[in-house]
Amino acid sequence: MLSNRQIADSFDLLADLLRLKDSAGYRFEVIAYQRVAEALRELPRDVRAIAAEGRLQEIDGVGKAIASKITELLDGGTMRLLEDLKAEIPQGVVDVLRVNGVGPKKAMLFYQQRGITSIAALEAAAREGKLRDLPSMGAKSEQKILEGIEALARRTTRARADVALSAAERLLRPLQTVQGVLRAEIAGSLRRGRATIGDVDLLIASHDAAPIMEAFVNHPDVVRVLGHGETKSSVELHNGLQCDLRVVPPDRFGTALSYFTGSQAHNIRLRELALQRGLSLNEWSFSATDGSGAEFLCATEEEVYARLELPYIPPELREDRGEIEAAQANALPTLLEIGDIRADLHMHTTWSDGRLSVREMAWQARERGLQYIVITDHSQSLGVANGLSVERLWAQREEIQSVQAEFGDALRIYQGVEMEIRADGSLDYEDEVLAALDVVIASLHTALRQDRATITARLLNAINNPHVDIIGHPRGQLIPDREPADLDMDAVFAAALATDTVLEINANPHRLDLDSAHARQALKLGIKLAVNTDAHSAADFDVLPFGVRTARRAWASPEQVINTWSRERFEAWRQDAD
DNA sequence: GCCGTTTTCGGCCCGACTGTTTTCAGTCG
Repeated sequence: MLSNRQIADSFDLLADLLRLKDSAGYRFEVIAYQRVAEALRELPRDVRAIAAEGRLQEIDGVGKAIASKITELLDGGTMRLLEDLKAEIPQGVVDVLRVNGVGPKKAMLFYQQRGITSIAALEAAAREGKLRDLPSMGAKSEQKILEGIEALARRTTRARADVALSAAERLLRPLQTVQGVLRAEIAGSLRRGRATIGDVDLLIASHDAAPIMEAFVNHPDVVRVLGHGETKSSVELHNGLQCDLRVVPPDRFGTALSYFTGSQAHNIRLRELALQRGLSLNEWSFSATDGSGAEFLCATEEEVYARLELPYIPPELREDRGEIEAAQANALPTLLEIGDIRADLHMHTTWSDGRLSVREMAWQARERGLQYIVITDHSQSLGVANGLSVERLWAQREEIQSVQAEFGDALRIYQGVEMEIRADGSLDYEDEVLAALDVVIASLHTALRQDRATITARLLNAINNPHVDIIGHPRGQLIPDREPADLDMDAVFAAALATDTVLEINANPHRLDLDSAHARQALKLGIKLAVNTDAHSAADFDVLPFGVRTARRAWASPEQVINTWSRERFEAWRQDAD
């Protein structure tokens, strides 16, 4: 059975093959296929289920033709058009497109003139100087191709958000001290709060770009300069990350930041709105399309949106997933903010695999302004993490009570547990033990590769237990190494809604689970979320912003996230749940 | 291919940088 991702891959391949066949002739089809591939990857529901309901065309960018291609794929595992194109153009030619600087024109040129059908063959040809005599090629282009192939080995998949963030901060720090720098911001998908980052985008306001560009391309983290222009430079870092910098005058910073933050789909929508108003929008300004030469500069993003008669749209929403329409209707959500978070409901101590004692964790929480916390060490069957036997659980309770006495009203400390959902689907403590705890988080840590029916039933069993309050990191993904478990999320959501079970957004950048797309779907259905750090150390408390950004991408308002609630409200909810 | 406060046909965002070119095509974001 094909997954959403596999179907998305098929459409991307289809787009690439059409690009190779005739890059100009099929350009709109290519865009349509790429759009739908992206939509499918972000889809919070199984495309199989949507197809079964006959609602494929409700997916953004899916019309009659693409719906029938999806059906073809689901029914037969293949698609006629794709098979025909694969017979026409060798797969290896598509691989060649992955080399930076090689597009469809060059890939086909190399294929037709030199018979190149793999990256290895391309490398050999470039080394032997067999490409330089081709039209519009030269020795320099050959060299660039070799560098591009070399970079391919360094380039991994997309970077985790925390990795990209620290790279961005390291790059920005010395640039901020260059004479004439007025503002320096991180833009791109990092600013939009995505869980993984393709490349790091930086934007600086200054009247004098040259010295900033110079400092940028000479930064010690840079291993290769990909481009070095007057207003834009691109570099590759030692860890394979690509980073782009643009420098603009301060009075144009708003249009530039908007453009550079994206997403591309959001930008296109903004530009279309501008055209409807007789304006052309680019990173420099709005300009009148009536030939009058009138130009409007924006120093801030608020001015950009205002000219389009829209309220400010927060970066996390800028994906063309309904935010433009919501803005037009003045119906943007009031998004969760970091300051709304009053509690952390998931953390570990030295009782299991945490680094700090209950007392030390409590201090850390208080220092960060939290009003209440739940200590949730691992349960007995998770031996590798020193999970708690029932006996130790009660011993821990005494310690929590004594620490609670020290803190008084300054911080309320609840005793919870992160309970294993065992491989056979059973829970790790008897019901009477669970009933005695303040909060029960149930999580999957083992046997994550079970088939869909088995692992879904396992999770449903936990959700349906009346003592289980929260499901921790529901899908079990690890970024970038481990795919989510094969869960029937429709069924998980239905059960969570029916039992008032909260789903976690685990804020650790290795997890960010639920992801924003599923979290949004959960919220739409009326399910509540908790944004937790799962802290195992003092430093782990600092992952909270990643979780908050993920929640914002899910359009979460503070009301929908239970750890924004007052202690009284939280306690009332907890007692209802028992 | 999709899609609709201009529309069911005829549009579909916009610019920077590079290399190989004497004015631009290809690639990228």
